[in-house]
Amino acid sequence: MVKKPKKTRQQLRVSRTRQKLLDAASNLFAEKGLDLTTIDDITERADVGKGTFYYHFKNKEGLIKVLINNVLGELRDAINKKAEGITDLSELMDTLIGVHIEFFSTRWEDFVLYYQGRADLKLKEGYAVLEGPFLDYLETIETLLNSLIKHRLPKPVSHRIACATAGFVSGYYSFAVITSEDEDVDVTFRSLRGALVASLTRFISEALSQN
Amino acid sequence: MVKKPKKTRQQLRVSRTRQKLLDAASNLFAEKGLDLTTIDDITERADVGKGTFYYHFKNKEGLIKVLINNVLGELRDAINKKAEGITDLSELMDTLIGVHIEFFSTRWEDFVLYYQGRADLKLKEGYAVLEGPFLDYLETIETLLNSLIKHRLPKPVSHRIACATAGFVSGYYSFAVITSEDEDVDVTFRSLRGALVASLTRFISEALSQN
DNA sequence: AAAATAGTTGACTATTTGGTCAAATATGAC
DNA sequence: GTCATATTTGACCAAATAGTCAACTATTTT
Repeated sequence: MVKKPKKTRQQLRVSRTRQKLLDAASNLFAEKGLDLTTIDDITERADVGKGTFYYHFKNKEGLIKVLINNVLGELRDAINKKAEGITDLSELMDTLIGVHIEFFSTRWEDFVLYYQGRADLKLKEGYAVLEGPFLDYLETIETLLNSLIKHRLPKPVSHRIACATAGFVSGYYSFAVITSEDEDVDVTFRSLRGALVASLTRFISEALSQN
Repeated sequence: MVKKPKKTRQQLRVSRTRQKLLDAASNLFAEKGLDLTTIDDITERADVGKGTFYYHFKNKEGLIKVLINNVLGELRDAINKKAEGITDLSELMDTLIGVHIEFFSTRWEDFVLYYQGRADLKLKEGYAVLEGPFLDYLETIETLLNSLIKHRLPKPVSHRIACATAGFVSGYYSFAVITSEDEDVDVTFRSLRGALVASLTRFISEALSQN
């Protein structure tokens, strides 16, 4: 959590208003999705005038950009922090998966944003603003992988491994939640985690031997 | 492909019109997403009057229901066909994954629909009509699993395995496509497939031994 | 070919939505 | 306190949208 203590009263007020808008939007996105949430929805729930929204953000996409950057930024930080000093490939994969689970297990809205953001990436006319943060996030994983592999992996391969890691975690997590209680997901995940790690590690080894 | 040869001229005309609407919608959904596609968009691309849409479907959700039922129905059929007669667990997992890849590799629009539909399932106010078909689809996978396991798996466990299978496939597939060319995805997937199968098989074995 | 039926059309209405802006309010500087 | 500046407000506008419907066309029935 990054909390800069604002000095003046005005700065406090403005950052409170801004945060109210971000929180309201985040909740609404988890309820109705990015597209079906309107500016009016957001300002009404945040309990501010409509004009205020446009004082703080250019439009809905601008607000989404801020949210996605916050979430993926925090996720990147969490990954880097937990992965520091790891030298074993298996351990790294396990850590990566663990961080994702921990991170999202208490932040449902953020997971929805993450998942919906990814869904959007596949559209020809999606929110253009999402692509950058997601690529940065994938690059974080790539960098970690490369840092502990002697023979540098070809760029496309490390890219794919990063994709696979992120994709598997969210893929399973997302499907699981529609069929079981939230707390249950974590338990299930633990028993699958070892298998996942083995699978990804094997994939990387094969990729290495092929190059 | 289910093609019932319609008799009369009128029946031909009406099914052609209906198909034009379904195709137009399917393409638009892949371009702009379910939510941002309007009825006007659909009728314009299908080159039919607006009233025609409402003659064939109750509203957008009605059309989505038809599309999702078609896709998941075909996918279920493909799964059942390919999995027939398989008695080995590993082989079943490999087949399941293979069917998904084959199925979606030539049908980009359908994959977007599948993926977006899943994304929607996580919303509190999504398209209610999606849940049924997706649960049926998961149940198909569950049934196959149970049919070749001696000691019946507890319901929640087989549910999770079905989720994991579907989630992993789409999770990886979806993330991969934003970073590489379409054809490339299949190649990458092949090299990951063995690892995936091993991972899921191991997960099932562990689940069995725990119960 | 006349009548009945099935299917199609696009102008129309009511509503919703994104975005603007002049006025109002709160805050900080003096 | 007074003034300048920063923030907030909600009425307002133009555009977009879902859904309706009476008129129209194609097809089948008689």
